[in-house]
Amino acid sequence: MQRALGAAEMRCAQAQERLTDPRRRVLELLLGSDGPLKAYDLIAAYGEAGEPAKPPTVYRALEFLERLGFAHRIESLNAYVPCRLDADGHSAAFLICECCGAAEEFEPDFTAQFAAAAHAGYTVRAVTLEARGACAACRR
Amino acid sequence: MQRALGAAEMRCAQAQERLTDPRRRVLELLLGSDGPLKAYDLIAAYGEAGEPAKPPTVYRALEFLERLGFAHRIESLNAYVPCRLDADGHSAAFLICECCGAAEEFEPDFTAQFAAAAHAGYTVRAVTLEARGACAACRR
DNA sequence: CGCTGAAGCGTTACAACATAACATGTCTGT
DNA sequence: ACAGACATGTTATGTTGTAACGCTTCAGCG
Repeated sequence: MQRALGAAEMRCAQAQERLTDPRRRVLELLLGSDGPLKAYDLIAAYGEAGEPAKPPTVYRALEFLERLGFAHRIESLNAYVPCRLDADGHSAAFLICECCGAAEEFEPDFTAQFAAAAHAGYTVRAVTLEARGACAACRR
Repeated sequence: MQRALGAAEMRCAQAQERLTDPRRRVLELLLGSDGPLKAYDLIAAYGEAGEPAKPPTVYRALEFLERLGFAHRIESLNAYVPCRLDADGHSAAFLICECCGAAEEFEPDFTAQFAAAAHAGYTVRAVTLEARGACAACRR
């Protein structure tokens, strides 16, 4: 996790962006969780001594983290996870377990989708994919 | 649109489900729109004479329509569209224009994703994909 | 150094989205 | 006609997300 924070710091410097306190704090909370976190979970957990953050504080940090690719929003859960992949693109794909709530990021292959998009005349900027099902542990 | 409503009626009968008034009305509104509709758009437009519906009326109808595959929710827009495809699966894929708000459904090819899921031990029940970009008209 | 403009933050208030819970109605089979 | 299941109406409330404003901080520059 220190490593992940350090890497984020680096990438910010490269991008001429700043990993300010609230941004760093929210990323820290995401990295420290073992599952997707809701915005209001982050708001509640924000203060070191238990005081919650104000919503815009967290939403602004999340917007930044998504923009830089440090976090992803999982639309079908209204929740957020830290990016676990190295690749620097703007696409995200998740396997979501409907039983235990785990969400695992994986490297998608959107070749077929890009072809379909091109055929329809669309230019794609970003793709998100959310597959719902059961993880190995829950399937047993 | 009459045809689509008729087809829905048929498929309900086959599935031993009922296309009741609120369900039919919401489907009608979705079919009559030229773009994704928000839940509260539906609520506002529900009454023939302008009176809005109560939220649960519309949300329950939407839940039914999604369950039968007559409509899809577009997570990244918090909006709903009627299903425009014949296929009867539970997967949905959209090309969403960030400029004009159009959302076009297409037939996805999830072979690669299913392979990735299997590799991770996941059993996939349903997949949704939302590609954001610019449509042909807006790209010009 | 001190100014300036841009980006970021804190705060208040509110808007948008969604559901719980319970009472009432309406179909279906017997 | 009755029971049970499913659907709806209604009230209230919970959850998620943003607008708008003023203040602070930081980097660039004369």
